[in-house]
Amino acid sequence: MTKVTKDELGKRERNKLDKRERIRDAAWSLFTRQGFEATTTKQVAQEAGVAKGTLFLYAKDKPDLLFLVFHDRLATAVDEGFASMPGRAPLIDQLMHLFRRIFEMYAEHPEVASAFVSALPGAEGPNAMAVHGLTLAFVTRVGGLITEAQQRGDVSDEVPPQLAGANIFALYFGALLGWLNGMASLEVALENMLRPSLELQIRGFRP
Amino acid sequence: MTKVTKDELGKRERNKLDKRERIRDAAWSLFTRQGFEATTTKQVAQEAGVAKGTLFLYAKDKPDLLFLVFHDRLATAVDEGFASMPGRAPLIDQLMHLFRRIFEMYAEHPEVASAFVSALPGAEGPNAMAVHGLTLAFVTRVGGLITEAQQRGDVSDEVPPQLAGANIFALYFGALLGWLNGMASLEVALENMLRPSLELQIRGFRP
DNA sequence: TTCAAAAACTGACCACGGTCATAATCTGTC
DNA sequence: GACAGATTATGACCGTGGTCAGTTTTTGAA
Repeated sequence: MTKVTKDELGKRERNKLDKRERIRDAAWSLFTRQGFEATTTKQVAQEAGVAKGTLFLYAKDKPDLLFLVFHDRLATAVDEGFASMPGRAPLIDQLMHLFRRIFEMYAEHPEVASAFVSALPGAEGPNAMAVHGLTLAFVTRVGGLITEAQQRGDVSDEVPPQLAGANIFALYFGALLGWLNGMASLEVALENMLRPSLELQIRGFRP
Repeated sequence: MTKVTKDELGKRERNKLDKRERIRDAAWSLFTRQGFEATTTKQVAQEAGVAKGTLFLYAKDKPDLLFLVFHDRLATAVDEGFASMPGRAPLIDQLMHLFRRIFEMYAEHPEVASAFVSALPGAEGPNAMAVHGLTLAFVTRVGGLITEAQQRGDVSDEVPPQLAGANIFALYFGALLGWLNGMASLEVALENMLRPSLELQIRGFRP
């Protein structure tokens, strides 16, 4: 069984991937230039060089285009955040490092980010599912940080790592919503909202 | 300066209140019968006995109708929850009592509730603002519970009550989203998701 | 190469949410 | 009661998101 690389695919699969990319890039370009609401699906189709109906073969609806464009950006931010994370720093510093990287990604285009985050609850469609998968993996990885902290002796063994990961995610998501809708500055959101919130949660992790 | 009761109002104000109620009731009736998506604004207008344009004098857009119908229901659930709350019970029991009352309210019509909660982030319009006000008041009252627990000696004085209230709200909101979209049972959502989450947060409140 | 079945694409079409110029109604004043 | 000004109500109208019957492209088998 040989590894399948991009140019070994059949014409069908290659065309699909190409179109997917073109749609993603067209959507991103228009959303950042005009905003999400002001962009019509017709425009996205035109800029991507496909018919309007084709758009909805690659995204269930207009919000699903947001998930298409943010999936890779989010995945990259998360991966970079974990990759550059200090291994032996206190848990709060690790978390803040991670979330700072993610917040910075959103801060590049706050209006589009706000539309994305607001559309997340209850979203359906293939790209929404992909983002949901990212989220689950993320919560699991945060849970892994808790486990590591337990091995270091920084966190009590009584704390269930996955539950702790889920709580931390809920607090992060709350801070994210508050930030993007209230439009505070990045630093204020991180240091005055998210950090105290996480610190109060982590108090309960102490052995 | 006499207290202004309903029938002392001018004809204008009375008509406005009447229409508002008719719109609220028509929307609620249709949403519960057909679901939010399946209900058209035209139907709501007809059932309320107003023109379609009039609808949008009382709600900024279709989601804002959800906020119109849920505002009173939510306020009632919250008030009842606080009113019937055991005064000297442990904090976790007080919170669970409160949230149980709220979850039960949502459980009466889970589909409509799901649309409501999903529409909350980033919502605009007069009714959305009213619900937002409810939320702020709610967080403050939860903060008050923390203060009371501190006076009882159950919670450390180092815990900022308002921050604690905000954290608890974020965890509640996360559990609510997970419940309404994952469609677990009410009991599972309350006992297996929300309670452990709150308990893990409250660990950090101990003196 | 040929062909038939499957998969992907298309754009005319439609129902809906939301707007706005106009009409109707209310209010306080004389 | 009569009026002017202010507020509220109306529904024809419009642009949009989303659909789907019909068309084109790809595939693998013969």
